Amino acid sequence: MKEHFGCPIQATSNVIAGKWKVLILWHLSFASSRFSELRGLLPGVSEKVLAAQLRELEEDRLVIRTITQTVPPRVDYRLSPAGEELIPIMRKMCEWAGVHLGVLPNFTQRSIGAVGSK
Amino acid sequence: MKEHFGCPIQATSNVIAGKWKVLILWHLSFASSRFSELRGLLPGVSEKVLAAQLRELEEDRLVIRTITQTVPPRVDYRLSPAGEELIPIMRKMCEWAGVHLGVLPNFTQRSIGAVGSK
DNA sequence: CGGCATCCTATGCGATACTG
DNA sequence: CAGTATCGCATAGGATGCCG
Repeated sequence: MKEHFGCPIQATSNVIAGKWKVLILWHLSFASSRFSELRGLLPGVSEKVLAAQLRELEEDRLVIRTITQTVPPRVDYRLSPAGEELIPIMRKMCEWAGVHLGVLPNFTQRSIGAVGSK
Repeated sequence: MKEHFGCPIQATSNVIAGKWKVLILWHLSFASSRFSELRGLLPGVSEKVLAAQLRELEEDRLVIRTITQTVPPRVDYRLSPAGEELIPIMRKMCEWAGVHLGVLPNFTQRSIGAVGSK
């Protein structure tokens, strides 16, 4: 868990500050995913880092981890209510970047590898 | 300037990700300030780091730096239009933190007393 | 399949000293 | 007053290998 400094804006900024976290949250806003699915959606992430980011998101109560004890094991990640309420804010950030940073919002681009949405 | 990864949400997240940046933006949303005023508003920041954060905010076009060549020199920082449009988003982040992280929003608290959390 | 353990590098940040 | 220059540490993140 990150330090919050007593400032709520920093607190929110910190929980999404990891390199892959907003992408993870964004993908999970369309559909819950397994570990390997997320890895496929995030080209370039290592397993160690992906696991770490997911652990921190879980600690911060943004995502919920569901383990199914089978062989092979199955682990599903999905947004918590808190995580879902973050999505509208991320959408605002997306729009702001489009206007002020020249980075175009791309809601259809489920990222580099598009997957069917629900 | 930070890397944007081609993702607009990350782009926005990155420009406010510095340790002191949201506090700087927050203070400047109330009044433009001189370098020494900001230093006084941010207890614990070193001059080097404050200067660096301000330089990055300037590069990202969130703040505008106005130099008055007098003796002693005077430098004023204020929000750009882009910076001002970020404030409503930061307010949303503030409210979200209050609900989901238990970090209370404090809009009147112009100098935010640091209370570490975890 | 979904992870840890280990090693490594890059860099953000802090402390201090100096300067135009 | 408003910065730079230098040093040093802590940590995030990447590469690789092993495991239940």
